[in-house]
Amino acid sequence: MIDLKLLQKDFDTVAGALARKKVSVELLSDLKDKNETLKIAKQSFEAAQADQNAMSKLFGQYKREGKDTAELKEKVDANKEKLTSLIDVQREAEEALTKVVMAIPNIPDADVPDGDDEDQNVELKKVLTPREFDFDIQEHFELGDKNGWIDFERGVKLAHSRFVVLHGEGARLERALINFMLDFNRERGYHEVSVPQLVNRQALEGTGQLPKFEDDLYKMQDEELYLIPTAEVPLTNLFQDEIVPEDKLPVKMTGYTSCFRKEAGAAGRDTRGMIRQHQFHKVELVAITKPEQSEDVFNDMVETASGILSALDLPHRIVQLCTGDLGFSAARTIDIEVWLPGQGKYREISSISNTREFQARRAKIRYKENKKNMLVNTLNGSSLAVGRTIVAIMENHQNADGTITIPEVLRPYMGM
RNA sequence: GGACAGCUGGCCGAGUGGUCGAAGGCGCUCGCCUGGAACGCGAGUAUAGAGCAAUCUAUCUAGAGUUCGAAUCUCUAGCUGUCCA
Repeated sequence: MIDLKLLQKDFDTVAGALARKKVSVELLSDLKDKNETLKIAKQSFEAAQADQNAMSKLFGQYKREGKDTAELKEKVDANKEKLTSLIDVQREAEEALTKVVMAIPNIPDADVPDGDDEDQNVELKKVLTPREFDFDIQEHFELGDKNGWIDFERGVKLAHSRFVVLHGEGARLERALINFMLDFNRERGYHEVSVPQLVNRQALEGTGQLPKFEDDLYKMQDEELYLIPTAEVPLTNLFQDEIVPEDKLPVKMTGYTSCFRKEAGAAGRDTRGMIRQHQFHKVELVAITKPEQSEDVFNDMVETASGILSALDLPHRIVQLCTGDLGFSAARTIDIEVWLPGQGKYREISSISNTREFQARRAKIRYKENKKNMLVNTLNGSSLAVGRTIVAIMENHQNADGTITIPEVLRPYMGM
């Protein structure tokens, strides 16, 4: 959530910054009006409530003194009616404001490059050089088929399209990767956490998936519970509505979960293979920091994710997202894209974001500094998407005979 | 699954429907005492929001209700304990 006080105080700055995210000035000025309306509504309600409280107190005093309360009762009843209408006005103003403000994206950092879409993202650096193949390379789905690792048909049979089944060494590779990644992160100071994979509405609002992106979430039929689209949601919301002791910051966490996405806007994209699945596995990094710590932790998260790819001997590049490609909650995002020889392209395998105070304000995550409550910064990043890592390993480490060489670091995890 | 009991500030714990944001204790902070400490003594010590401020509003697990007025009464949910299946 953007800072309404700042909007009130310095409208032009906020409007200017959000123009880069294509948020119209009209919408923001409407929001400002709504905020003022709510403020006034609150003030009149609170004044009436104060009257009510005072009269009630007096009422008690009259009773004790044995005075007649009939006249006072009339006044108090009249005020009560006023009170109920005022609370309605306030509630309406509140709803109107919430509806608008919850759908406004975060303000990008000043140094985030302008751009309309991913084509204007900026490559920061490449790590490792893609290998030269002296044979005809295959895409992962061909290799998956040949090695009996990936079973697309039965994924469809069990659920529907964009679901797969892994077999044998393929399944073990998945498990090995999860363990390897968690250990890697833990050794770099990230506390391992295991969290629920169903969460309530409040959690999703806290991190910004709701109310705007309901269409991309799987929802339970009988309960107000959703399958998580990323572990960022439960991990970040662990601290929802809490004041984190200052000396605990930064909190650095890692966790493995399945992730579930309807991929509503992705019809027709990556239909072949297991690049884009409705259910996929991901090891996540989440950090809660003081504002002045978040830059360092952000960089550490990028290095951690990149370090995993290097350890797996997978060429990749680090890309800074432009304003147009930035997610709803992010102030800045760096994507890590892994080289897929089969596609001849770099493809996203990790996305690391600093949301600054955006999620903290929504989820009410604070810390105390000099007896004042301050909003934390929240950060999240994948380290990594497991399915895409399997794809990358298969394609990059394939051999002429169609077999796949398992990276050295994974072998102990595979019992090899 | 059923029955009962409970849920109060950082923690423990008291609380007859009005004078209760809440006694008392512990802890913590500051001061006195001391060569320094312990002990002792004194003062302070919840959170959020609005306001320049005085102050006001809300919060005793959560939500709804009764009432002029709810920590206290009613209902619903959650959690914790104990007992029974």
